Amino acid sequence: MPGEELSERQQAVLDAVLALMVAGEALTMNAVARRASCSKETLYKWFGDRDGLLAATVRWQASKVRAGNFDRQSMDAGALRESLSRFAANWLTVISSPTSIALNRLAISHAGSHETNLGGIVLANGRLAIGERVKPLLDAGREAGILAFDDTETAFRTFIGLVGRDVQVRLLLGDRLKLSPATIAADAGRAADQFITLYGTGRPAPAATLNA
Amino acid sequence: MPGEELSERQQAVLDAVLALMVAGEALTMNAVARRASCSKETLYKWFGDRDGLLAATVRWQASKVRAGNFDRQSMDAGALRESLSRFAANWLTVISSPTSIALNRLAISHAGSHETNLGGIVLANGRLAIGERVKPLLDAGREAGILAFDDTETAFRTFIGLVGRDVQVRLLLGDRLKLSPATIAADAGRAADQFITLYGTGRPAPAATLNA
DNA sequence: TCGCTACCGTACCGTACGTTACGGTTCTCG
DNA sequence: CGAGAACCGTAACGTACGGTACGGTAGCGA
Repeated sequence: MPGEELSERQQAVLDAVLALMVAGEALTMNAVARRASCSKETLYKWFGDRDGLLAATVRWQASKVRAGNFDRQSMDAGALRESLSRFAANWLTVISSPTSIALNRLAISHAGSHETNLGGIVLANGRLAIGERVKPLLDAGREAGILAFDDTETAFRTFIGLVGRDVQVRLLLGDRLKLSPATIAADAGRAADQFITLYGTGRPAPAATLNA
Repeated sequence: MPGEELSERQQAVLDAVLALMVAGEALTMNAVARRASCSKETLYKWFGDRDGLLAATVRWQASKVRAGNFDRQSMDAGALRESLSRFAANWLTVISSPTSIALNRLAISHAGSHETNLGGIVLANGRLAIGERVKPLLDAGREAGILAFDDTETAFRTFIGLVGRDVQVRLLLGDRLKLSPATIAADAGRAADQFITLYGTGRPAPAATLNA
């Protein structure tokens, strides 16, 4: 299963599954076949069974999200804040997207009961993947003397908390939370400032920015 | 439906549903009837249909969680930190409990599709309820000159983020996250210290405490 | 004791859906 | 052009499960 290449047609089928998920419609094999204009026999031939189809869909979406690492450019306080803010805004945009919400709902509803652990895939490609990209940034900040912390993981988790707060859970539970680009940008900047206040070695950001 | 009193027997039935949820077994009407030693006919008579049963279960669990408000005692910096830390530890204990995880998974899997909004009930009794208890504490701290912020809601959400980080989502996705009482106590204290560093008016907590 | 109510246990019904089977069409390759 | 593969559309099968019906029993008031 892993390492398999997906043909264009197969990718189109998985996109159809994603479309169904986002639309909130039931993920039956009939619905997928109809939406993708393919036969059920083909679905079973390509993906084995329903769980295989859903797992392939989750992996397919995960493979599409890969986005830019930070460029280890000049590491001063301003660049650090900018990079943190950009990561935060990017992550907030992702977790508030209908696709991410639908995918996480699916993975959570399968967690525990099913043996095909969609939750593990989502965790590996969401939470862990962003960690692997942010932690080098934090380490670079520490090496540059801008940040001070003992454990990178702990610092990263604090950052995640400041950025996301309870947004993801509320969205998953159906809370009508409006995250406009402006709101996201403001929250990202606030989180970056708060993080630097907690872990920075220089003077903290002005209070006016914090208490907005 | 709301305002109805539950008989002892009915409460026992709902506890049986909770037991099934926590055990990860399927929530079929047959399974509930068997576990609760009652007839399906009775289930339908009492709760209308399956959604009514699940909604009653969520409400029943929510009614059991109500826990102590803070006592507006002497409001100095130490007492504030202690109260914040206690709230944080309490909340972490709740969201990491098997019952809470199972309940949130159920509510999330129903969000969007079903019209019986379990997510709304969970939100109202979880996220919003703790907010209504913590915010007066924050306001008291501000009135006492210990804290400084413009918007209580924003400050509260920062606190929530510092306490929970991504713990809840990871647990919902099936991450094997071990939250021992010692870990919870440490995380609660760290979150309280960080919050006071961000929003306190006095000198920040020593760096050694922050970077643990 | 008679009737009534509430409830248990079980059998039953209808539907939804995962899965399989099959006929028909298009494409590829020799 | 002929054979086979790949695939579409649809029909069919089996089961799981929500919901209903019904017989049997215990308690209770008259």
